[in-house]
Amino acid sequence: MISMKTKYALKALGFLARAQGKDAFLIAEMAAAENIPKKFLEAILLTLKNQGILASKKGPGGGYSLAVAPEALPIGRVVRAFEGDLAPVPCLGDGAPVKCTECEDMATCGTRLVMADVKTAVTTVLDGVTLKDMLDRSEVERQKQSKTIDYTI
Amino acid sequence: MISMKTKYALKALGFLARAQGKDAFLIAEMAAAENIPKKFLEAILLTLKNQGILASKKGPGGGYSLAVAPEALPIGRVVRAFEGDLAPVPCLGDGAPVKCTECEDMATCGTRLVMADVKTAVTTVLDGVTLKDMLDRSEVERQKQSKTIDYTI
DNA sequence: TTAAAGTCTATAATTCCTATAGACCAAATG
DNA sequence: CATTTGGTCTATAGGAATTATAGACTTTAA
Repeated sequence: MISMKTKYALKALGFLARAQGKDAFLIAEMAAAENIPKKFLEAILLTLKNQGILASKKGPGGGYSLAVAPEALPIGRVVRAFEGDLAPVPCLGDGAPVKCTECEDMATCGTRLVMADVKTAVTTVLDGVTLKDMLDRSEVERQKQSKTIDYTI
Repeated sequence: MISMKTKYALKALGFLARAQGKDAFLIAEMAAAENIPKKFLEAILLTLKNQGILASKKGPGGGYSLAVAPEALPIGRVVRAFEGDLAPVPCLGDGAPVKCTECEDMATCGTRLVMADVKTAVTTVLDGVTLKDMLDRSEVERQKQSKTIDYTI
């Protein structure tokens, strides 16, 4: 299960990507628009900024904006900002592999071998979809939905 | 990240699959052999039994045994026993879909669309590998390792 | 210089995970 | 049929992570 932080982050990024008019948006605006607890969103946006995904400007007229174009931002990058490397087991982490406490031999561990495939599968999906792709797919579903409604009225 | 329960479960199942001689093994035996806290393992084995993966016999000479052949037991079934359906978001659960609290429209939610692909990717891997497959792969790695050692000595 | 707006630290409330204790129940065997 | 072996169930404790809030601090534009 992904965390609230990740889900809120994706909502907030979607908001920014869709509203490409203004150059910066207030935390309060985004919180209100997407129904996210303001103080919680604050921390989330800060993380996204530290990851280089968002840019911010302080002071009057300031706010947050995308630092990366929606078509250049893989969803995997956003998810990793909050869920860490997408390792199902510690020994499959991206940096120096951390042996599980209960594991005798990392190299031959069956669980590890299988979970390595899981990790590959997950990252392949998440790194293959950009923020723009996600919004487009959402839009397609919305079209389908309204079309269905047109027919049924 | 998968839980200790899942990892311990896979270790215990591997132990039973490898030791196909006796008909039943004691919790205490398995706990000792695989270095798992006995009381904790107790709860794990009970879950596996309730899932129909293990069978048990009480009383003297009793113990646990596999209720499913290793080649007929997908790892996904074991993981699901402890991690639940492998839904990255509640709205992708196997039963009646539970709408996320923060979600406005499930049908068009971009996060949900992407996570559906993730779920498919994960389940495809986990349901495509049996306990036997896992042990075989582990054995292959062990062979590789000993071969390497032979050369270096 | 003052008000706007992001940044940082601390902390509360809740939930989940890991693990242990102990009472209880079922079955085999003499 | 009683005793002993061994699985079953309930409760619970400790700790870590998650979700969220409060408030002080810093930067910057006008």
